[in-house]
Amino acid sequence: MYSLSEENYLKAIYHLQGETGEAVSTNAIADRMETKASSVTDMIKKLSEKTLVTYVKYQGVHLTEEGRLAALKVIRKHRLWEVFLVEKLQFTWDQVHAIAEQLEHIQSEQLIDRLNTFLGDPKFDPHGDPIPDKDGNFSEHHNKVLADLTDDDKGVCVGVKESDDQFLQYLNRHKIGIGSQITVLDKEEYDGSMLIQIAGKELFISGEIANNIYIN
Amino acid sequence: MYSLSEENYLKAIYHLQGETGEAVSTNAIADRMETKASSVTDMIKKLSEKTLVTYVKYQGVHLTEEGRLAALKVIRKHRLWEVFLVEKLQFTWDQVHAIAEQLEHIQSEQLIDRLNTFLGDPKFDPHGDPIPDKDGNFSEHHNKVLADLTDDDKGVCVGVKESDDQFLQYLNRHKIGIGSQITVLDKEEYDGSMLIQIAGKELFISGEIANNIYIN
DNA sequence: TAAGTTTTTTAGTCTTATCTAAAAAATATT
DNA sequence: AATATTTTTTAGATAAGACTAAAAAACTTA
Repeated sequence: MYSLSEENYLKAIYHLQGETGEAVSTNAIADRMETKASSVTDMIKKLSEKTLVTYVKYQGVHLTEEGRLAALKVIRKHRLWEVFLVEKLQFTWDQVHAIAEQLEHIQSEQLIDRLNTFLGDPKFDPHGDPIPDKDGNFSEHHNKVLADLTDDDKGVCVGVKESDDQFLQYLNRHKIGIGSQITVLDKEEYDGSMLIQIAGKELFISGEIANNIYIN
Repeated sequence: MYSLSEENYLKAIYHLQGETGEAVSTNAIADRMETKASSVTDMIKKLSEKTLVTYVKYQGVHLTEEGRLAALKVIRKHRLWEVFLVEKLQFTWDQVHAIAEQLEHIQSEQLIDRLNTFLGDPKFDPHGDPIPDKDGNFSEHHNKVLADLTDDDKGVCVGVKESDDQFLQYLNRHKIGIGSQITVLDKEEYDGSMLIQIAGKELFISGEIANNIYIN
């Protein structure tokens, strides 16, 4: 199949290109992967020869359908392993990313099929991100965030928009996780900050945080 | 830690050096790893600089204690993952080796600790090979084989000496697995071949096969 | 022990994926 | 529009790990 490095580039490009499929710049890829632009150019040429991306010099890259599906396979593996780590091995949601970054490169269709079955064919990972199925289709992503609620509204946390460790650890400390019931007590319309009720306690959060928590 | 390639060399040397810790030749390593002797020489020098092996030109290598422990860590991971694949994902014992070869290189102490707990701290892998603990200690290996039994003796299969796919698939076809009750009906002393009772049926096996099945 | 064979090492090359430094193209600024 | 700045690409180098071919050392065997 594809090399570890190729898979990582495909994944990065997938995440950067967004819903709309805009062109992804060399520098954007270099930043995300913590590598140099010249390395990115090299790899892009390689991916382009393998018809995983379309590439016009100085104009960035787009994933081809083949490339998109390859990226989704890696993402599927990553998210299934995250479910495994949290549900079966009792890791917390801020601990699983680094390990899943390794596990996502294990090559075996059968392994992933069986892991999927073992986990009960889950639709979302521990951060609430949707898990693509074998063919690269996935349930629609959540779109309502805590910031959309107003005074006295209630919601259940179903995921997070950003999932860097700092943020997840903050949520852990305040007992916010998937399934948590949240009530908005007092929202400050000026900056979106709000006082909420969570796990029996009151907590004041910034608008930025409220915007990163998906709610249903 | 160590690179994937280094880990594979350490594992190969460990398996080749046997109980006694004899010197392992360059060619033996090359054969086992399906690579060229010149590549082995290169890697040996590298491992030697890292004090994982002792090496004298033209005289083969020995693992140092540090190297032995590093090899055992990889073997521990390999065997724990094999247990996972068989017990949790319903793979058969001939299917797990190739996948475990990949999984054994995942780096995370915590992952292995938790996997070990999740699996109930198993002492043997699906082929009956002992699983080293965190510190590299393991239960004594089985030593009685089916070939040691004689007419009317009974035993339970607890492992296999060789575990190549062909052999394991042969055992699968004849419903021989760990825990199988075996009775020797008629042993031919000349070549060690024997007629046995297994899974309610009679089966004739060669002395070579009888010598590869561990019994308790 | 001298010749022949096998094993092991050396020397040099290749591939993958990086990097730095410099050149080229695109974009922004006055 | 000309100049300055940023982005991207090219050119050349490096490191890991493998390879081939040839040299060197170690062993067989007569």
